[in-house]
Amino acid sequence: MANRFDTKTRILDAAERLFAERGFSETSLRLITSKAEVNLASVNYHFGSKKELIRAVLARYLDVFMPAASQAINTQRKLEQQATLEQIFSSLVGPLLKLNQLCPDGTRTFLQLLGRGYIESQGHLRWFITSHYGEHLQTFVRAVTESVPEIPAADIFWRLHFTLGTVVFTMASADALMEIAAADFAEQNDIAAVIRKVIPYISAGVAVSGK
Amino acid sequence: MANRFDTKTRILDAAERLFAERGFSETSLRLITSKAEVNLASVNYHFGSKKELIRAVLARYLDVFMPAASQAINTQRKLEQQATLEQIFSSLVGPLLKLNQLCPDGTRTFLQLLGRGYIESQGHLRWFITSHYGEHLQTFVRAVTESVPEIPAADIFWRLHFTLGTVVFTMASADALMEIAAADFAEQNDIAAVIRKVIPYISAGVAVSGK
DNA sequence: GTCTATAGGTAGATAGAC
DNA sequence: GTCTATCTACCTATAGAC
Repeated sequence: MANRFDTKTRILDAAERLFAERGFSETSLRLITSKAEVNLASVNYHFGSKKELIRAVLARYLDVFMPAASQAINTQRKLEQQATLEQIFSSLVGPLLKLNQLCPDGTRTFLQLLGRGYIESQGHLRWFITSHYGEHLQTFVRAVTESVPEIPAADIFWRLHFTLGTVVFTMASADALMEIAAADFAEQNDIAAVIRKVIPYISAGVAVSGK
Repeated sequence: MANRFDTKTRILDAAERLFAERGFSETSLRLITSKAEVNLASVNYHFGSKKELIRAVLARYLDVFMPAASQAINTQRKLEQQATLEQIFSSLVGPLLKLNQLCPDGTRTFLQLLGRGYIESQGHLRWFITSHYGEHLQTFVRAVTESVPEIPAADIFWRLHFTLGTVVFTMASADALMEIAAADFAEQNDIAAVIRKVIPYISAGVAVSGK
């Protein structure tokens, strides 16, 4: 088990799990390296700093998800003359769930990391994401705009940010929420179930008429 | 009314601003006491520990907001036989905006603190909030449940947490969002305007039929 | 109540042997 | 590339003078 993967990968695997569970600032390099069973100094040798390790963890997912997501949206576009909002949001579910092949629990890990990334770290990660994956993000915004042409661009801007907040906060607290739902409502949910619950919510919110 | 130059109040004022901006774990007692221009040791003298300071910061807002919110909901209830979701959410706007009298930017600060409290600190603050203000929360949940009786309780649970995420994230990024809206769409918004935009969004999401 | 001084711990990062 | 050992910085918390 010890040398099953190279050190760099072992660090990434341990770090993403701990970052997703506990957040970035609550996860020390000592904790990461002890879980990964590698030496403390190897993080700085392979990644330079903790900040760059965080970016590397996110990039490993974004590099897979972002192209897959914009491709799924473009495929959707060719099938339907006018895709509904639910169809657009739903077309992201495939690329999201495919992340489970990258890593066990990959979907949940990725979304939690994304949430932490937007909330923690004074916007550094926000900038990293929009600057490195801006083209894919635009594909998405354009598809949404076309699907609800009656909504003014300014309202779409606001509502997509409301949506980002919904998803990001939900994913950051997903573990706690699933636990409460299990205790209070005897519901056994996984991350796919939570995604299925949130899609009607955000679709209705973005499409609602009137101020 | 507490003395503005009282050490305890100075600590609370500095702490809430920094906690809201940077998060709890990213804010050291040294930073708080230097901004408050008080001695480092005074935090432990007045509050015992950092953890209790965090609770005190939140409590100062919750003690004002929670009773005002549940009273507003009960007043609403007497006026309307069956309040709509938009009416229920709108009845919270008054109590929320009144927090600006407590402190400049009180509304935004409170909502940011609430978001941090739910995401950081491994559920300690979540427990604190639900155990100390559970009765007021129940008033709210009950009003929502009655206004959409066709929605199962478990779905209401999920959708109210989606809503919490929407509001909290939006408030956390409110400055950046209002700036972008001004530049890109020539819109001049304040916090009250953002709240008016978010109410239709969350109302539609909570009320949407179907899974 | 407020201060100085410091204890006692943990963080990220690095030098240098191997 | 990997290790040990260590540096520097910062953290929360407290003891004790005033």
